[in-house]
Amino acid sequence: MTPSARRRSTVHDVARVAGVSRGTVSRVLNGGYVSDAAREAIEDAIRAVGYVPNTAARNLVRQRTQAVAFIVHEPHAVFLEDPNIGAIMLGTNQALSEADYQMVCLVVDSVRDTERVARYLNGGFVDGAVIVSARAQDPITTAVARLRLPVAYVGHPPDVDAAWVGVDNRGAARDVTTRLLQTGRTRVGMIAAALDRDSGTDRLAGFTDALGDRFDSDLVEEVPLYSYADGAGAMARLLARAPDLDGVFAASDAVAAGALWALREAGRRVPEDVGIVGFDNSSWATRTSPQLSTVDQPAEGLGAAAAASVLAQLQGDESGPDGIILDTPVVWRDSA
Amino acid sequence: MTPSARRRSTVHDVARVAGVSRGTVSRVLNGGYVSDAAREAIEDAIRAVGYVPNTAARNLVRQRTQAVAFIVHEPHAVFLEDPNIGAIMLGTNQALSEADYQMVCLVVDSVRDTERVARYLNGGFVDGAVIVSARAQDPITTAVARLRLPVAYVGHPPDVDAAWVGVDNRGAARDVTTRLLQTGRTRVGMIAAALDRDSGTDRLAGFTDALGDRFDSDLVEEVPLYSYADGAGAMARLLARAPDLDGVFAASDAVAAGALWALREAGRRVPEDVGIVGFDNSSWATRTSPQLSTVDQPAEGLGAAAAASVLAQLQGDESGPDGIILDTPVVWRDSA
DNA sequence: GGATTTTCTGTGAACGTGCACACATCGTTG
DNA sequence: CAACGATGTGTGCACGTTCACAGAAAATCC
Repeated sequence: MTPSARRRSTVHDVARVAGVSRGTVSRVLNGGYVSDAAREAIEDAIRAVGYVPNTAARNLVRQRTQAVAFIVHEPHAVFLEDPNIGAIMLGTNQALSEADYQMVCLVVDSVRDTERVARYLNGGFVDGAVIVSARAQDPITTAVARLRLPVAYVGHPPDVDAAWVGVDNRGAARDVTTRLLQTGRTRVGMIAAALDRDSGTDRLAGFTDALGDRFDSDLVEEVPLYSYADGAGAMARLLARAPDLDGVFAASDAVAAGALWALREAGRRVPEDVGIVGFDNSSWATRTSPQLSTVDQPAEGLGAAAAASVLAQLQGDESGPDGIILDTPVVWRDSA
Repeated sequence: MTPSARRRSTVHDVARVAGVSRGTVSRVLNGGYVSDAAREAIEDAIRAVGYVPNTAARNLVRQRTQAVAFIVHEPHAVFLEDPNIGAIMLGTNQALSEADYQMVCLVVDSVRDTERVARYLNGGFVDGAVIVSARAQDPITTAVARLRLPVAYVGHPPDVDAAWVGVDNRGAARDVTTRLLQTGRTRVGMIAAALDRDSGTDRLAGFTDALGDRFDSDLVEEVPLYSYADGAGAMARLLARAPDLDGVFAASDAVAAGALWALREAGRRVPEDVGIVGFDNSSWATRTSPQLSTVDQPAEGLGAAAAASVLAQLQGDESGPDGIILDTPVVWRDSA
């Protein structure tokens, strides 16, 4: 009953107890010819000594870890607010899980983190990576490229050529804006956000497409983040500048929720006075009143597709397409 | 210019190029006596061959990984909705980052995940773990205990004795309910949630404490999750059962936000007709109108404290207290 | 009944690193 | 000048596993 067991037990211990050699123990674990008698003795011995394989040693010789990194590189506030990231992560986790891979999520929140994560990737802890919202000149991107680590980006790829999955932000933005116009709105504005990223610029471009020659730059307000607070502030400024506004396309549901609050503060009724549409179909969309009309961005699907791409590369399948675009149906609810 | 480099370069390559032995290369990396000439030659060689230490090999011999797991075990919906988890995670990440440890987040979303994560921990990928919302009979808890892995739980500890950090849920619930009563409310109810967990039961106990002999079990509605949807449903049922209700303590801000929606649907004004308080002081609290009075749960602080505890254990410091309780000031806003 | 295949097992060599040890060279000291 | 400490370097072993190989025993075939 002495619970000593200072040292972890190894294959050697199992072999000694079972009265066989290391090789045979390895074979019962990894497959190969082994007699029933030996197998039974070894399985008993494994239980007896409480043996668990040391994965570091296994990885060292196998040159793979059965783990894939999920790297998220977002400013503090967005990470906490944006339910999309969590959904993408769960999608990735589930897809990897089914292939018996371990997802390892790494958060980059400072320059220090960036360098440490790059080191981590270099260190051979993972076989591949799914990267959300990468920056182009990132040490992480560099490390990934140099190591030729199988990778899939969620969102537009940076300069390096690599697999990626995304949605047609521009087309979806055009569609949803068009439907807003078709309901009779004549003064339609936009709250554009995150213009330092392709998703931000593409959504703005889609809005511009839809308006055509009716486009009025006075009706566009730009903010840095896909956040509730930025949405609320932008809406207030937009109303001050264009009181006759009767429609708004918000670059994300969080932004739309903030805008909704600002509209109510200003005494406007939604959708009677002003129609508003969002983007993402995140949990925000059904939590506001009225509920948001929005673009359904299949966040979990994005995560799963990225994982599938990495897994395919790990299988040595180079044939897959570089870019995968998922569908984004418009969900029509009450806000417009 | 041939970008071949099929194989990763090792210390041997560096040593060969620099014209020294492996040992000397190891010394310039890990410290020790080495001449200026040799150091310079080796540093040049490292750059020339693009050498990066193989961490798996290093871990194998050093028996540590400089990484700590952050394990989150939550049902799908809560994970996406609850900003607390993200905040705890960022707190942990920051504290570990400062000590040059890599945080590795593992998500448990299915039984399959549970077993794989237990294997991962067994495999020696990490030196310790911070665990959020563990279940008592969990294979993960078992694995952690058997491995004697340095660990800190966020929230009440399970049966095993181990370090943990948390808040005084009962005391805070009592405080916030008391202040609700002091503003003249006479029919105060509660939406209790997550009674399968200590945080859930403790908050209910605090509420009961505060009411004393004024407690009326008709005014308590129980729901499974700390979620917006559960809050909205519970509020509707509570109103149907007790139309004269004039105060509500919701077990979390998300629940309170849902309840707020249901109150508005029912035509009640907040705080005039009904006062409501939440718990967490998460981003929900400032996003509703009116903004929520609530208990400030220092989520990032919890994550940081848990990380600090694990780091202390890694330093061999066994003296730290088993349980750490952080302060939870009441934040008074407009909803009550 | 010998040749061949199938089944089973043990041994040695990796994987890439860190560390203890031995050894060599210097300058200093008594 | 012998003895010593400080500085610099190379070699062997260990970490715990997998895998290739060789060889033994059993089963199958012509």
